[in-house]
Amino acid sequence: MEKTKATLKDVAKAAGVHISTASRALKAEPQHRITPDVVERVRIVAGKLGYRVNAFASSLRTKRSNAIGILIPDLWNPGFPAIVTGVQDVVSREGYEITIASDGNDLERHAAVIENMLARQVDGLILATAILKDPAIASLVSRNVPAVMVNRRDDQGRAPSVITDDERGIALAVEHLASLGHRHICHIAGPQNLSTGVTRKRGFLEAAKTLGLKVQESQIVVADSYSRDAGARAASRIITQNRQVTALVAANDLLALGCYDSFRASGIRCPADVSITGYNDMPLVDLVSPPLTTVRVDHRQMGAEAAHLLLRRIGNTNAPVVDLVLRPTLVVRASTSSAAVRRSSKRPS
Amino acid sequence: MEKTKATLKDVAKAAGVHISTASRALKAEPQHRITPDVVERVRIVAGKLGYRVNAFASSLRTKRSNAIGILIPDLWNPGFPAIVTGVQDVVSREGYEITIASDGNDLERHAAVIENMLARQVDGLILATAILKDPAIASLVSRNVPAVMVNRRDDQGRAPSVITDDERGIALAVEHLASLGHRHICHIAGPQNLSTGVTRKRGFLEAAKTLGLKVQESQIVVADSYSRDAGARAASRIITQNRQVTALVAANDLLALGCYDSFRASGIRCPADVSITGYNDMPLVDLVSPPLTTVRVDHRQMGAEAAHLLLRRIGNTNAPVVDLVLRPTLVVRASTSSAAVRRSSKRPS
DNA sequence: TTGATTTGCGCAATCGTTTGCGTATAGTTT
DNA sequence: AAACTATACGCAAACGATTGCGCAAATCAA
Repeated sequence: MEKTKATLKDVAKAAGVHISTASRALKAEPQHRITPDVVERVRIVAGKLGYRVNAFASSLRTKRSNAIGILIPDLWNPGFPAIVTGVQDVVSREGYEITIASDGNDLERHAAVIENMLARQVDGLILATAILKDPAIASLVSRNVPAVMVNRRDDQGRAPSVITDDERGIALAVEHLASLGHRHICHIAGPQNLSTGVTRKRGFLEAAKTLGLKVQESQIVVADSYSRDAGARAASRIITQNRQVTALVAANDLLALGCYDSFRASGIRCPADVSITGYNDMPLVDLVSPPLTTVRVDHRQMGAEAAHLLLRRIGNTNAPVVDLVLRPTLVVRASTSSAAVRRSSKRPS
Repeated sequence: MEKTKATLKDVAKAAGVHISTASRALKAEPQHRITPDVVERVRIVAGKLGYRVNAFASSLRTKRSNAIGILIPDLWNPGFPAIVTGVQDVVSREGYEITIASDGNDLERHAAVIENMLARQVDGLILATAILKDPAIASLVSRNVPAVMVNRRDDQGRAPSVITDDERGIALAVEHLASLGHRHICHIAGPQNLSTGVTRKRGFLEAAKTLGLKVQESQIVVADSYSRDAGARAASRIITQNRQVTALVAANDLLALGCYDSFRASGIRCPADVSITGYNDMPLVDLVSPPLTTVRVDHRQMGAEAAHLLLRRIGNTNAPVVDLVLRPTLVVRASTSSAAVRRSSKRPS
C-alpha cells in the first residue's frame, strides 16, 4: 500500500479535513490561519501515509520549480565540479535543487539543452560554458529567464556574470617570468571560440607589450582544446619553431601539463631548460613534477558568487546587472626558475 | 510578446485547431491519425510562437519526468565527475535529463535529498554514495522506484549495482608489492562506514593471508575520510608505529597522495624508503612525483553501465536485479620499487 | 441578547498537457 | 445511391496542488 503514493487528497480524507486545509497545514511558515491542532493532525497523517508533494503539480500551479539549471561544457575539467560545488553550497540552503547538463561545447546541443531546461521550468540558469557569441543568451533575456554567466562576460551587458580578471592573471604570470629574466616567452593559447581563450591571449599580448617584450606570430600557438593532448601538441610546435624560447605561458593547467608530457618525450628539462606557468591551480598540480607555478582562481567561490547573483535575480527580475570580477593570484612553485643561465643549444632536437 | 510564454492553447488557437489536435501534432513519432497538412501547420505556428511544452504539466499528466537523479557524496573526488559523465553519455541519448545532488556523506541530508528527488518525480535514481546500511534503499524499493547503485552492492539483492572487484583490486596491489620482495606491508584504510572502505580493507587482509604475510593490528590504520589530509595523518601514524614498514597500500589515490605529503614533511623517500600504491588511477596521478602505482577502475564505464541498468529497470520495473562487477587492473608506475635494499634505520624520526 | 468583528476552514477555479471516446466527414464497396 | 468502414479531429475529464473568496462559527463589546 506504499506502492501507490499518497496524494494530498488522501491525506485530507484521512485527516478528516478539506484538501485545501491540508495543503495549508503542510506548508512551512505562515500557518495561514489554521489551528495548531489541525496542523498537527494533518502532519501526522501525512507522515504516516508517506505523503510527499508532487513537485510537478505544485510547480504547475505556482510556476516556480525551486530548481536551477547549470550548464557546463564538461565535467572533466576540474574547475567545473568546483564551480558546481560552490553553487550547490549556496542554493541548497535556500531549498533549491540543481540540474546539471553538459554540452561539450557543442553549439547544437547547447541550445537543445537550454530548451530542455526551460521546459523543465528551472527558476534560473547558470551558464558556465564559455562559448563566445552565444545566441542562447538573447533568447534567454528576451524570455525573461534569470541567468548568470560564469567565466564569461556578456559584452552587451544583458546578463550578470562572475569572472576572474584574466588579463590581470596572465599579466601576473608574464611579469613573474620577466622578473626572472625571461625575454623570449611563448604563449599556448586556448581555443579562440572560448572567451577564456581570447581574453588570456589578449592579456598575454598586453602584458608583453607593457614589459617591452616583443612577440612574434610564431610565439603564440593556439591549442584546439583545453587538454593535455592539445597542450603537448602545441608545445612540440612551439619548440620546433622557437629554439630560443625560455618560458611558456599556458592558458590553462591542463595545457601546461601537456607541455610536461611533450618535454619529457623530447628530453627538455623543466624548469632548467624552459619555465612554464599554468592557469587555474587545479587540484594536484602542486604534486606534479615539477610542482606547477600557476595562477589561482577560486572556482568554488565563483560558483558561490554566481549563485548569489542568480538568487537575487530570481527574487527580483530586474535586479541590477553586474559583473563580478574576482582577483586571481599567482602561486609560485617549481616549474619556473631564473633564466640567467640560458639553456645549452645542444639540447636534443 | 515573447515574454509570456506560449501555451498549447495559444498554439491551437493560432493554428485554428483544437488543443488536443495540436498536442498530437506536436509529438514525435506516432502521427496519431493526423493529416500531415495539419501537423505541418501546427508545427510552424508553434515555432513562430516559441512554444515549448511545459514539462510539469506534461509530467503531471503522464507521470513520467524523463529525468533521472544522481546522488553523489561529493563532486570533488575526481571519480564522481567521471561517473556522472558516463551516465550522461548514455541517458542523454534517450532524452533523459539528469539532476545531481551531493549529500556529503551526511545521512541526514541524504534522506532529504532523496525525498526531494522523488518529489520531482525522477524516473529513476543512481546512488553513487557509498554509505553502508543505507535505510533509503528499503524505502526506495518499497515504493518501486527504479534505482541502481554504483560502487556499492546491496547485500540483500534488492537493487542492481555496478561495482569493481575491490578485493581483487587490492590483491593486485599486494601481490605486486610482495613480488617486489616487500614483507612488511601496511594498509591505509578508508572510512569504515563506506563500503569501499570495508571491502578494500578486507581485500587487504585476505591477500596478505593467502600470501603468507602476517599483519598486526597496528599495520592497519583507517583514515577518517578519503582526502589528502587524512592520508597524511594516517601515514604519520603508521610510520611512527611501524618502523620496519617498507610498503603502503592506500585505499584510494587521494590517501596515497596524502602519504606523499607526509613523507615529504618527514624526509622519507618514495619509493627508495617506502613504496606506495593507490586506488582509482585518477587523472594526473601519472604526473605526480613519483608517478603513482595504482589500481585502475574505469569510472566512466561504471557510470555508463549503471545508466544502462537503470534504463532497463525503468522500462521494465521487474527486470532482473544483477550486480555488474568490473575488473580492476594494476597500473605500475614509479611509486613502488624492489624492497631488496631495506631503507636505512637512521632515517630522521 | 444583538450586532460587529475576527478566525477557521471549505468551495471551486486554475495551472498546461494528455488521451479515451465520440462524432462528423471522406472514402470505399455493393 | 445506400450502406458501410476508415479516418481526422473535437470534447472533456483527468493529473495533484494552490489560493482567492466566502460562509459559518467563535469571540468580543455593548
